[in-house]
Amino acid sequence: MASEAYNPLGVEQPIYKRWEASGYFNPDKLPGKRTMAFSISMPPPNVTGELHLGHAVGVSVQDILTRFHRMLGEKALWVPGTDHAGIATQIMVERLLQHEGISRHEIGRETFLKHVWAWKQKYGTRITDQVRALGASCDWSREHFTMDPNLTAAVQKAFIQLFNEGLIYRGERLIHWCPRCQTALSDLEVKHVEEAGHLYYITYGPFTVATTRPETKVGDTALAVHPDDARYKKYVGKKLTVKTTLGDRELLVIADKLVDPKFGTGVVKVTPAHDPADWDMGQRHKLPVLQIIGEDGRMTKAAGKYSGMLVTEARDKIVADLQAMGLLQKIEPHTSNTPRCDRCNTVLQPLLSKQWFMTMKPLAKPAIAAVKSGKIQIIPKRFDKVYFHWMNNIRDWCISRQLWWGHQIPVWYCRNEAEKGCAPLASVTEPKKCATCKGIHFVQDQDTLDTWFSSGLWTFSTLGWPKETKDLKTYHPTSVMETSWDILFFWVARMIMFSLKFRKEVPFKTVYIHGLVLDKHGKKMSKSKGTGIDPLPMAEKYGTDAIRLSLILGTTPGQDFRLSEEKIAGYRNFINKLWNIGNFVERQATLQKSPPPSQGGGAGGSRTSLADKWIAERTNWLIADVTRNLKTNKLSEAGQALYDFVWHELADWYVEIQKIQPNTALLIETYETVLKLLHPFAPFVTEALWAKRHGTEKKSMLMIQAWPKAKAQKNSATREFAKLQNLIIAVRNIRATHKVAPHEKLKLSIAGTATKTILTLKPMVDALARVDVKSGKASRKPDGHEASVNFWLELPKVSQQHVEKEVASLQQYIQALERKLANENFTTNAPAAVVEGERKKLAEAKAKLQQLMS
RNA sequence: GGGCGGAUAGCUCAGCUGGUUAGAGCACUUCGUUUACACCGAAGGGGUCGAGGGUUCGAAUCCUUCUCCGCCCACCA
Repeated sequence: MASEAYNPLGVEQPIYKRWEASGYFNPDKLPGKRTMAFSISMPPPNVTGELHLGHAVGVSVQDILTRFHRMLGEKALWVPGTDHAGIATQIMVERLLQHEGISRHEIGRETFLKHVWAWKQKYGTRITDQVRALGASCDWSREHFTMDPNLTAAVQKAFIQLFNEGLIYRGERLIHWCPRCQTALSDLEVKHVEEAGHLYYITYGPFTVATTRPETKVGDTALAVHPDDARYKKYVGKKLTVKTTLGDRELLVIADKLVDPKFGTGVVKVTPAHDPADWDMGQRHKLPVLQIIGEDGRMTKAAGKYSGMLVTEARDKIVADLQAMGLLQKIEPHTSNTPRCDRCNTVLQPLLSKQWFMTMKPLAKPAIAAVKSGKIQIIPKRFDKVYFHWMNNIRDWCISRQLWWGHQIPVWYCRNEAEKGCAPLASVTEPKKCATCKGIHFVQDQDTLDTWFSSGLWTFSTLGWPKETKDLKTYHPTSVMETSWDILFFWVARMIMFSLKFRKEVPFKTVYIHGLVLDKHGKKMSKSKGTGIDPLPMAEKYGTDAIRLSLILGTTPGQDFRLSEEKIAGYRNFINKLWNIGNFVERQATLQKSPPPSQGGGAGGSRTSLADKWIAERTNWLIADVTRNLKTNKLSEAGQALYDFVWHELADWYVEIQKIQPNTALLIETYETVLKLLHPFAPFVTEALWAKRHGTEKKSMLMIQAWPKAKAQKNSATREFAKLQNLIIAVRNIRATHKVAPHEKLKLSIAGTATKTILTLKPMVDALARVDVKSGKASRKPDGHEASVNFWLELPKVSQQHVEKEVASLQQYIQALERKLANENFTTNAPAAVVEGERKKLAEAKAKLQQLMS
């Protein structure tokens, strides 16, 4: 009777419910005495939409590790949560409202935030449901959201401390400004995109200046040359009057090493308000700053007749004006890096703005040391270099955002600030009295913090900080941080700095970096581009276990990989294989309980054969291998070993042997060990199969079973058994090439040192190779030699006839080819490649014939 | 401009600190329904491990140069 294939639908959800109801996701409720703690902080997914396969990789890795350590008998804690994701979420909600023709400015901050909270409610749940569907065994009783009251308290505490220590300061600087998002951004939120543009050569008094942004010309306050440039030395320090499209203007000529004499003409126009490099020069030479582009991306009043125009419009107009005035010499094509908003892709404007910054160098120093000393280990190691490079060149972090969605900056300004220059105060609530003017009226800073500020506290804020909770003591530093390399700086680096600052300890001991899941074309999956794949439909089709295996097996940490549906289907097949082994085992178990007469007394035969010793050795080896690899975070190799064992040893050999020489007790033992070892990888199917053996009682669930232990052993049976396997394979090979009917039993004679071993398993060899094996040499030379044994097969007459037939047809084929090649017409006129091909065919045919004749 | 990664069977990729005939899955060829499984079984074909040079008894693995892809960082107007 045929068994049904494994159908994950309807199996997975009830199992997840059982796990969750058991309370075992919470380490406090795990049975047994547990001393060692193992903890993972889940990188909180943004509440901006849906989970994609990239998240699924992370969840799979973390779940494998958590389940493994739980079964090892540790207090395994995996803390889940979601991230408010400031700017990303605000954009989504703005777009949503835009469809209804509403702008956030119309409805005001309070109402807008209500909309965002509603969004968060909807998508936050959706995402946690998706995490559940992936089988994540995280402790939902400890779930957090970055804007929960206690996490907000942590943010405020951290900010105020840094503020009071002088590490957070307010400054007017050139920052990246997104005209669409209407906010400042940090350096990391800028993507430099190489774009084709033009290089404009403009007459500037006695000079010619090359620029890519002629529109900033009206904001120029100086001209710069290299100090050693002989061509221009005489002008340095002089004020020149130059003709511009806004009339004559006086510009100072400065000398600065930043100028590359080889680029363009070696003269640079300096626009301190709208170019980072020019800003630095402006600071060095105390140049006036003329802001000619506003926060809305349009030209300001200072831009005279261009005021109100978009930057691109102003560029065209100024170029036209320059041309009309005869000041434009030439335009060359030129590619340069355009800064664009990481979130909305709008072209950014470098802008002078008053923002809050965090001093990073003092925080970076211990963070560098932590990785250098090995207190934090990054997997793969090569990311150390990237980390160090960024940390060593770290710049101050612009942490204020002109957004509504996020943690409002806990800074208060005295009403008299403008008149009396009162210093701002950092406080959760409105301060009682101004330190400078003793005034009592304050207004809170309207800006919010960069979303990564709160994420930076994540490992300890979710465990209760700033309170010294028991969780914090037990589970911090966490064991592993699992993430992808694209947020190494955004997040991982900042967590390390914050944890060392506020906790004086590292936030995690290991950073496990997974690769990005790429689409079919090898491109990064992206939610905003719509190339993200929703794992759920895939999981419904193939099962969550198959998805998880396809994301882990055959991948390497830090290495991006493509995912195809075929790969998922392949692992679905594997899961089904396991399912069917389960069917077989259950059947054998039933037979053992009530052995049918035909089976004699041997149905559950307990005699230990070489095959039994072999599978026991292999299982023991597997336990050791999987355990070692999981402990060293080599998930792919652990999983691969399991895959190979289950399919190619347990199923292909041991299960087949059971049909001849059963040892049901050992079969069950092996099978159950496999279920345990495979459980972290494929939790659903293994739990379902386990339930068939042990019921659905909470206490007997697979997820809390003890991890198998390996014993020290010699692999003697494995080596002996290999001889037998090789013999069987060799015989099958000969049968196949001689086209012996599958059912036809052949006589097999063997001789050699392994003969004895093989004969002890005579019934097995007979059945698996379809032969009648006996010891004894034949007079002719052996048909083959395999691992210390010569063997002779007596091929039946039919197959001899078959060979004769084949020989005859081959001979005809060879004759035909030879005739063709003897034909001069063919060899001279046909393409050389074709002739060559025919020659090759002939050689092959001859070789085959020779093989058959011998 | 600096740095990183990839290049292994037709395709997608494993291959740990150098060690016997370089692996897997899919695809392909032939055969097959016997006490689980056709989401299956058996047997097989297919690779000068990107190219050159070097170290070594021995290199896919270590060193070096080069080529082609991909990525990250960076104030070249």
